Amino acid sequence: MTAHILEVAHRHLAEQGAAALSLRAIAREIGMSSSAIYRYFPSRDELFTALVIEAYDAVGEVAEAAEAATRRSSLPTRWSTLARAIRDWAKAHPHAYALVYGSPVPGYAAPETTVDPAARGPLAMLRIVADGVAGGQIEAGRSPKLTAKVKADFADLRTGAGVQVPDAVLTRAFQAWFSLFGHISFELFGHLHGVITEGEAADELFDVQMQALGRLLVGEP
Amino acid sequence: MTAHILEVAHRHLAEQGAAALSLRAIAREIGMSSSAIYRYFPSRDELFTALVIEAYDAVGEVAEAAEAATRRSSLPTRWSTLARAIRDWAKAHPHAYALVYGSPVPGYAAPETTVDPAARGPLAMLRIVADGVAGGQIEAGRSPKLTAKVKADFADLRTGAGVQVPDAVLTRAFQAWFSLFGHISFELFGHLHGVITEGEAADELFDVQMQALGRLLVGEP
DNA sequence: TCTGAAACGAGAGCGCTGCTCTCGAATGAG
DNA sequence: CTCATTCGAGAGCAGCGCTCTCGTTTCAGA
Repeated sequence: MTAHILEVAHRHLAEQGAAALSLRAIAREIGMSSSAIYRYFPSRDELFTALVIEAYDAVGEVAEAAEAATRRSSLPTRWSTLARAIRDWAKAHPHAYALVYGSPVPGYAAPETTVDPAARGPLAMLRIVADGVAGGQIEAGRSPKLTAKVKADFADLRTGAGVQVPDAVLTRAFQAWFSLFGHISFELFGHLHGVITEGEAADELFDVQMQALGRLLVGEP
Repeated sequence: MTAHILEVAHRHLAEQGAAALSLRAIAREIGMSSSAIYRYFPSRDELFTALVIEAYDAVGEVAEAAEAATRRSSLPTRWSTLARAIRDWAKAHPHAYALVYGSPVPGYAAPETTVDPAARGPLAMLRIVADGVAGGQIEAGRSPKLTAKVKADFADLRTGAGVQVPDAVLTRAFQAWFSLFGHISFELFGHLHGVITEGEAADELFDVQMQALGRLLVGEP
């Protein structure tokens, strides 16, 4: 039953977006009274949480698959493949993407159970970068002047993720990650409307940008 | 009266976010019946549009001020100042930022009247880049392999914005712009929670990233 | 100064929402 | 076979966007 509800909710999310998600509408479609659905989800927010985890897991799976499938490739290729995979997922599931990477629902605080699924994507990316460092494909390059606080956060991140990546490379990894999601968000949320033609032009611009970020990651000019 | 409604709506947006915006609540606070408010805004979406334009104008103004105040500075400094100004505005008005740069409200299509205010920020940024090109601070560097479609979009953008910027530089400008808003969105939407400590560490990481993007813009390694 | 149209506000009401409470029916372990 | 637990339905509350009607206010032109 819970699975059935989730399935209908998933479809409603895909079709109309998170804001239009209604427990009553889901109950109606299932053929159940609106009050009965509260046996399975104590509140609308609980349903949200389930869908948020589902979305994080979906994008995490896509990222992990891209990471695993490119183990023998060069780092820029691995990065571009990962980025392209995430973008493809986002374009295929825009409302799910907006649910997790768009504006947070006011009054809704994502519980602790979402952090592990949320970390899968970034971790896959960090593994690619760490492999590049270990394999000598990445040169540290100029190291930014970081203060103790940022260095401490970076150190925690390194131990938490279990990767060996120098500060300079980690900084560039953040850069690439931010740029990737900034790009996808701008595309999906319509900020490129009237500027970059959707379709081939948008695809090509994305690829060019990801290639540039790949060069940035390895430390090439 | 319209101004009064807008003022209350603005405060409600700032306090509770766009999703919680209620015409009835606004009417209640003003001391007016819920139906009377429809004399001034024919629908909730119209109110949204007004607030969207207000937000775009606010960030545009901040960007233009940063651009105008740094006319005699180096390009990396101008870029960092602009970026910092936009981030400061976003942190001061998170719900307004989320309204325009977060997930679009499903079923709501921003009308044509929003495109001019929306363009103010990007245009200020492009003017800075164009000044850098004209002043010789920016070297074109390696030119990416762009296809005809992207080149055409870039050409339209150049004429529309009235700036002379080569394709290679325009590509890097997109990169910087995406990274800037990706960074701000990740910060504001909580995706850096548990990774980068809020406050000084987050501020420093942002500055370091913007400096790197400044070097990217001018074409330095 | 009077008149009539336009502008304005209030109230009732429709259908929708999340959520709670109560009560009856099904279920299944002892 | 019994009885506690689980499940579902219905009514109801307060909120929402929005519409319709009707009385009041305002004010320009005759």
